Amino acid sequence: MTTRERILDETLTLFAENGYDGTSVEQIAEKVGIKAPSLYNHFKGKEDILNALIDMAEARYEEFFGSDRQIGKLPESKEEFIRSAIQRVSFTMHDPMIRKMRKFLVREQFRNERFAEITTKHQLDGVQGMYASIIKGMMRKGLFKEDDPELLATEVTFPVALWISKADRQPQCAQESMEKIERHVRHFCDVYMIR
Amino acid sequence: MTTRERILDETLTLFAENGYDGTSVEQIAEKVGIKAPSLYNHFKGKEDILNALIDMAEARYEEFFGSDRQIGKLPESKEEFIRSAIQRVSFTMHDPMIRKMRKFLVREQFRNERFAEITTKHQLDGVQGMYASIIKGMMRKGLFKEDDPELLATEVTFPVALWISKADRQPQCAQESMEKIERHVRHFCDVYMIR
DNA sequence: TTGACAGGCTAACAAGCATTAGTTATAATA
DNA sequence: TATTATAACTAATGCTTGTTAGCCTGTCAA
Repeated sequence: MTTRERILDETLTLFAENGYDGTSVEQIAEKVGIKAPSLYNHFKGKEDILNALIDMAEARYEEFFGSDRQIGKLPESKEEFIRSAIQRVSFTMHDPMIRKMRKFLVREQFRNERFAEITTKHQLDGVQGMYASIIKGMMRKGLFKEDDPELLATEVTFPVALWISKADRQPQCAQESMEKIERHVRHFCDVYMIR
Repeated sequence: MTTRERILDETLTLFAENGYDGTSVEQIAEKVGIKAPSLYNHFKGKEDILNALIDMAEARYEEFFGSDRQIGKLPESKEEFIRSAIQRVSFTMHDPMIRKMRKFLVREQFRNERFAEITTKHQLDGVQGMYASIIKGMMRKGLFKEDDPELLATEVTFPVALWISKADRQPQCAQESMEKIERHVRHFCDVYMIR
């Protein structure tokens, strides 16, 4: 791991925890194990680090949800759909890197239009588009009732996103959120899947 | 409007726009039309203003969603339910005071446990509890199919909350969000209401 | 061996910050 | 009328911040 990468990593942690304005370059340097002025060998300034991070966030989005989405194979039953969904949620909710990214984006979403856009992609569009594909595929196989896949995708993913954001700010609710999410997904399947 | 109230008002605007750490006492004073040290005749310090604001947010929550909720009279048909819901959403989305409060809370939600709690109440629990009551009442009247009112309330309110948060950070999407919300609410009624 | 350069360091600075002390003027109260 | 309280002001302080200048050391190519 290069110094530049370590700077980005530690900065993400700090920005997620205290925000951009609540973090000093000195704090960043200390976490990396160097002195503040040495940062300027790798970045033009504090804002340059911020921009590198938002570039990272955008790249990460493209990687996960870009052109041909990483759907894997389509679930072939209700139980399989539920299992894969829950597993995805659990991963997203607990993975440290993704968590930091989420908190970072939520904190800085109002900074400018680019931040706003990428936050929306991460929080709404990404998973929504992914589940629209999945549901459309499963409709073709006769597993879902005929309906608008885009709409159904929002119905299932948006409440999940909101529970995750709650768990982000109140970690003691994480388990409770997971249970609510599971109930929600089951209910969704009961209503919209066949049989 | 007393000076104290004007300070709180202008500070909320600034905190919503630039966050606590991104706002200086001098900026606040200038907006109010006084010099920075004069603020200290009304508050002990910057953090004291912040705490007064979060007190306001809590009071506002109690007022709107406290003990006996302000439901008004129950809708007596599908169209009435939709109309009242849309009207409520439109108001919440565009009212300047409520908007500022929302942005302020979203920005500062990670500051400490109290902020986190109040943010959850504003964003999730408030409307969810309100709609749970409404739906329960309408179930009793035979307007909704038998189901768990709490669960249905989340199904209808959570996606709305997420679209509103999108409109907050990307105001150019406000109208599009409203349309999505209306479609969502109609779909919800089609699925869960009788007839 | 020499030269260049990458990447760390110390010292320093100018600007911005929240806050305090002390002063003054206005308005209410005795 | 005299007194007191309120709420504005100016001046100043001490701290933190992001950033720059200049120096030193190790590594590698010429």
